[in-house]
Amino acid sequence: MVSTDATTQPADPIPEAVLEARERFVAAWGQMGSAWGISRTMAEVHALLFITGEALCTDDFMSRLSISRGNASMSLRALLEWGVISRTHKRGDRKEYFEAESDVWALFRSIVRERMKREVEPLVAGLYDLRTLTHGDSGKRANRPDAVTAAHNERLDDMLEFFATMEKLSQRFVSPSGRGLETAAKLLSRL
Amino acid sequence: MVSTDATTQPADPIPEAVLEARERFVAAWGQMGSAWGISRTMAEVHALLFITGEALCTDDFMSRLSISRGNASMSLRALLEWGVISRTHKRGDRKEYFEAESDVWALFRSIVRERMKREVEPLVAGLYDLRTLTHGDSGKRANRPDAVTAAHNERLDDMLEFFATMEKLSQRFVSPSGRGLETAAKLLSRL
DNA sequence: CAGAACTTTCAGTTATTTCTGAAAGAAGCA
DNA sequence: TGCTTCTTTCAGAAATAACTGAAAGTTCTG
Repeated sequence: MVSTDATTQPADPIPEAVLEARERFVAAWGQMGSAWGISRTMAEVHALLFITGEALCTDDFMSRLSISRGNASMSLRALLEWGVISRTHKRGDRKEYFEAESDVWALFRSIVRERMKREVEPLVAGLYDLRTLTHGDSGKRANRPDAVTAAHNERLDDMLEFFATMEKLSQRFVSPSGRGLETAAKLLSRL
Repeated sequence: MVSTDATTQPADPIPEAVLEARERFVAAWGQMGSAWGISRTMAEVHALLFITGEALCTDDFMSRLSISRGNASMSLRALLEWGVISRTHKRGDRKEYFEAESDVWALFRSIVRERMKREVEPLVAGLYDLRTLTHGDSGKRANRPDAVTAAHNERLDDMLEFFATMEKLSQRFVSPSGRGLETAAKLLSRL
């Protein structure tokens, strides 16, 4: 390694236009992330790694995004847990480097899979519990089928059916071995 | 109207189990909302309206969710803008009442449509702008096609292609007249 | 094993988002 | 028009989420 600097020194000089474009990509992706419940910084870290296209180390993120070491570390860990980046090493360098998944469809699959697992599954489990509260025989006490309870149950069941379909879809197309999502999407969008 | 009370008094007494279930549904939906970048309260307002199944007025939300009038008003407006609830009136009552879209698939379509419009479209527009920064002839100055720029452009274009497909899909299935989403989803999930 | 290089953790701080409440604005009514 | 009822707005307060930086932890290396 030639560089004794803290941060990665690319061999080639990066054209000004590309640097500018990267910057703006990072900002745009960060904004998108925050609209979807992801911290802006975490999204920016991902964006930088994705658009740069090469492995970067913690110090790169710190200097390029002006964030603290702690923040960089936590954001990177979270991204690893989402499965959208991975660790690498450079020979003769003890630092850890990180690389982004470069296949956009694979990225999308990871995000969907993870969100289903973290947010939808627990919700569905909760709704099932709820169901037992009002489905049992307690709902028809005193021989009355109870219109209020019946209507409540129907709304709940509609919701559950919707999510059941979504979970099936996601397992079918987005799961670990989930091939075919891209194909299916393109077919469908073609009419 | 019999009731002189501030809040709506339902004709039928609501079974204890249903009240409990509603409460928990509201909490679960609120949590889900906040994971997806929607304020918890706004999601709770929607949840309450959806699961209750009848028209409610501002004071109902205030008392049932323990929120201020201002908060109720703003949350309701936001939900109207999302197109997932609508205004109603009760004869002889000057208050405004609100009703939730009760078809879960229509609800889902509204959410997707609105998110595409608010978040994805602006992002895509931004990415197109970015494209002009590095696609022009500036990228191949000095006769060199410039590997860095080319790789950058490829990543950007992959991203754009992905979003283009998504937008087509959403127009196809989720747009105003978007019928067929439910059917398509069920077909696909059935294998 | 001691020290250097690097990473993680977390208590405290800062930034952002969300909420409140009171005042201003409509809209119906007599 | 003036009164009443209801709705909206928004500056400031409160709650929540995100970030920092230094200390503790880990891993490699000689």
